[in-house]
This record gives sequence, C-alpha cells and structure tokens, in this order.
Amino acid sequence: MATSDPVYLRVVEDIRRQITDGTLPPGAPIPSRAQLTRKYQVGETAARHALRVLAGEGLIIGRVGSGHYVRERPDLTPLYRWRFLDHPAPFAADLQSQGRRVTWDWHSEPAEAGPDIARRLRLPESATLTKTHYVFRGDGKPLQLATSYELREFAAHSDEERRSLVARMYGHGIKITEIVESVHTRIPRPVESDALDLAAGVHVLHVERTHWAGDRPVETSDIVIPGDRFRVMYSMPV
Amino acid sequence: MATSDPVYLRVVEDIRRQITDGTLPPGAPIPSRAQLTRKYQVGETAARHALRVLAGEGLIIGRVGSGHYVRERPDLTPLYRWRFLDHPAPFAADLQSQGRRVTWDWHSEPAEAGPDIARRLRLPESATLTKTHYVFRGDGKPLQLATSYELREFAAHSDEERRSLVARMYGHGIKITEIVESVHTRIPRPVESDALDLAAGVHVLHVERTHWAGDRPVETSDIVIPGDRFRVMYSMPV
DNA sequence: CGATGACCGCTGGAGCCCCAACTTTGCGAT
DNA sequence: ATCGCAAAGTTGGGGCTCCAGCGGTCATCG
Repeated sequence: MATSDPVYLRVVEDIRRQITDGTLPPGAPIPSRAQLTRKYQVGETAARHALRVLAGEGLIIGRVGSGHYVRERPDLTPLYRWRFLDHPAPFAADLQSQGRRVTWDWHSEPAEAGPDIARRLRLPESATLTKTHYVFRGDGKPLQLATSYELREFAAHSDEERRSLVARMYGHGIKITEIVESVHTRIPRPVESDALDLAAGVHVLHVERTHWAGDRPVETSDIVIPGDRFRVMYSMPV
Repeated sequence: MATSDPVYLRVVEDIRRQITDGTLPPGAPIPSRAQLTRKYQVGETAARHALRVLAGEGLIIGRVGSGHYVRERPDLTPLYRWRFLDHPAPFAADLQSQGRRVTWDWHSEPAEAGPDIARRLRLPESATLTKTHYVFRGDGKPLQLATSYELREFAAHSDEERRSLVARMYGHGIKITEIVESVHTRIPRPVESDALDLAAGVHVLHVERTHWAGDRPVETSDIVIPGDRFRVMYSMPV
C-alpha cells in the first residue's frame, strides 16, 4: 500500500501472497529475473533481490540452469509422540507404524561438557561423554540428529544397558522420575545443515531433553530436528 | 578449505565462527563494507552479500548510519511450562514469579474455520470463532500471539467461563481429559512479524494445542512464539 | 532414425557505481 | 565549557554488467 516501500518488497509480498494462498502451488515455477523486471517494471537488481529473499525464507528454491520453483513442503509428519507412561518416546515405532523403516547410525566420541551442559547436568565440566546419533528413514532421508551427554560411567549402547548402569551407579532402586524437555528454534549449525540435508533458510527445532532421578539430573540430550518437515507431538492427560 | 567456494562464503563463515565461538560477543561491531573489502580482499558486492546473509540468519543486525552488530540474544526464557496435573499452563504465573508483569490484549472476531482447523476439531467448516490474543510483558515487549478456534457457543472470555460452557454443552460431567500439543517451526507471517516485533531471519515456534474431552476435540489453538527469545518447557513424570 | 552438439535461457557469483537517510564525531564559535 | 553544525562514515535501496555452469530444445549429421 505504502508507495514508499522498497520496490523489491512489492515483488516479494506479491509472490509470497500467491504462494501462501495457493495461487502458486508447490512445484510451480516462479518468473525468471528477466520476466520479473518486465512484469513489475523494476530493475534486475530488485528482481534478483526479491528472489533471494524468498529463497532465504525457504519459500522457493532456485535450480541453476532451470529456474525458481515453489518449494515442496510436505505435510509435517509427527516425529515423536510423548504420551503419559509411554516412555521412552517411541518415535521409531511411530514411524514404522506408518510403514516407514528407520535406521540408525551413530558415532561416539568422548568430550568434555561445555558450560551449558555442565549446568544442565549440575556437574563440573568433566566426566562426560558425547554421543551423536544420526537417524535416517528407510529411504535414506535424514530424520534427526541427537547428541547426548551422559556421565562417562553411563556410556552404554542400549537404553536397557544404560538404565541398569544408572541403577548400579546411583544405588538400588534408582529410577528416572521425570523427563523435562525444552523446545526452541534456531538456525542450524553447519554440521547440522549437512547431516540433515537442510535447504537454505530452514530452521531447526532444538529439543533439550533432561532425565531426572528425583532431584538429580542423570542424562541430557540435544535433539535437532528439521523444522520444515517434522513436528514434535506432546500429549498429556489432564 | 575448498578454494572453489564462493568468496562471500569465506567471509560469512569466518564471521559466523567468530560469533559462535565468542570472539565477537553480543553487541560487538562487525567491520563495515569498506573494511571487509580491504580485510578479505573481496569486492563490495561480496562484502555486502556476506553481511546480508548473516543478517538474514539473525546473527547480526544492521543499524543504518552506524554499522552492523552481533545481535543480542539473551538466554532463552521459558515461556510456559507444562507439568502433570498443572493445567492450564500457567506461563503467566511463571513469568510473574520471575518478577515480570504480564498484560493481555485481545481482539475477537468470528470467522469460519479453514480446512485444517475443521480437521483438527472434526467439524464442518462453520460454527467456529476466532479469537486472537496478544500477550505482552510489563515492559511492553511482545510475548506471544495466540489464535484459538472454538465452537461459537463456547466463546467465553475466561478459562473458567469457557470450561463451564463446555460442560453445559456436552452435558454433565464433561471434562477435558487430554491436551495434545504439536510443535514445529516456520517463518512468521507478516501479521506475526508485526505483532511480535520480530527481526529479519527470526522464525517462530508454532504450537498447535488441542483440548480433548474423551475422543472428542473441544477446542484448538495456535500459539505463536518468537523462536529466538523463548523456549517452551514440557515436563512429564515417568 | 537416432545420437550429438550448438544454442538459448536461467541461476548464482562477482564487480562497480550512485544516492538517500541516518549516526557519529570532531571542530569551531560563542 | 558547552552548543551547534558540518563532514565523514555507514547502511540500505537500486542500477548496470560480465561470466561460468547448468538444463533444456532443436536441428543437424552419421
């Protein structure tokens, strides 16, 4: 409306509107730079800039030699589902029930905890282990990236093993009593972009999960999920 | 490493590294376009482009006439906290306990449900009401934007009122038995950018909350939260 | 008839330039 | 010592151009 707005914004907003209201469905081609200059009566710089902004937002994707297209954004599939007494979160089973195979890959390497991890585990900045999991769908598409920090003594490779180690460590009768998750969103780090095969402009959901045994935190993990393809489900009885 | 990489990326990656490893703390000035061209031996286009990319990622912020600065990113404050039997989520109380006042503003207008809302409430695309809440901190900073869709008959203005209306509507003994939340992240719509006062490149956390009474969905709301300032906490007993 | 290559259009990188609007700074005058 | 103002620096919008690399299309040649 305001004619004082930069002209490239006029282009951005017009195309964005067409994408969000469905006029331009996923996969539809966006006019090329040359076409945009003619259509909106703007210079090539403005046309190019508009395309770059839209691509940066993750709404369109440019294929060199071909053109810009509205990005496919499949319906968000639930990645894992929290349900009362339904722990640990069986997201793999969830996906398998949808007919998708899930494969794992991991790579462990010991590391000192950073200050934030130490704070979360209420530990000095030592005696920790970093384990990075890569989780893939059967078709090879990446699902998530998880890094967990545990007391080094707890470095076990199955949930069962770990739980019994926890039990040994903390004496008899130790039991995870509460799981706290904190969700926020941020730009992916370069490693995450690679591992999760993220397009430009896609943010990640960062879930910090901490397992508590009474008033003692036992294990904490960072779960990183592509924000454009997945959702995290929480379900609580009232 | 690969010298075939575009030069602007070299600049981006170098600055990004300095920001993430703390060499450039929040608030620190970034070299200007002219300085970058000299420092990295690149053209003005590349320098400018690097700054734009970093700004688009939300890592730096440009102030015209002054320069670019590392964005202040205060520690993420918990926005609301889910706890078993601690419903409805008392995020206002949570913030107040931190010495922050919270104020509300809302604006109601009836609307037909879109197809997705109808699906969530298992309703025909009618008989709904849209209510948009704006929630502010005492200092005027925006906290979140929530839009809830309820059966029109349930349009009440307090949680208590609404609950009793729900009870009347569905007969005696009706009770919300489960709350399901789904979290994902996406780029903000223009309204949300304005209402939440979002900087460029900041994504939002989108929480879809649905209240269930047995196998019947009763109310659903979309809660939109600035992804760079807040986190959502979930806490579950095991 | 089928394969090969030339050609055109498109993206993305990169360079240089001009200008308006704004901030900061420093100098000079009161 | 303080005020005001001008100059210098900086961002953001916008313009133009060149080029490499890629992807189709289409015509030509074997």
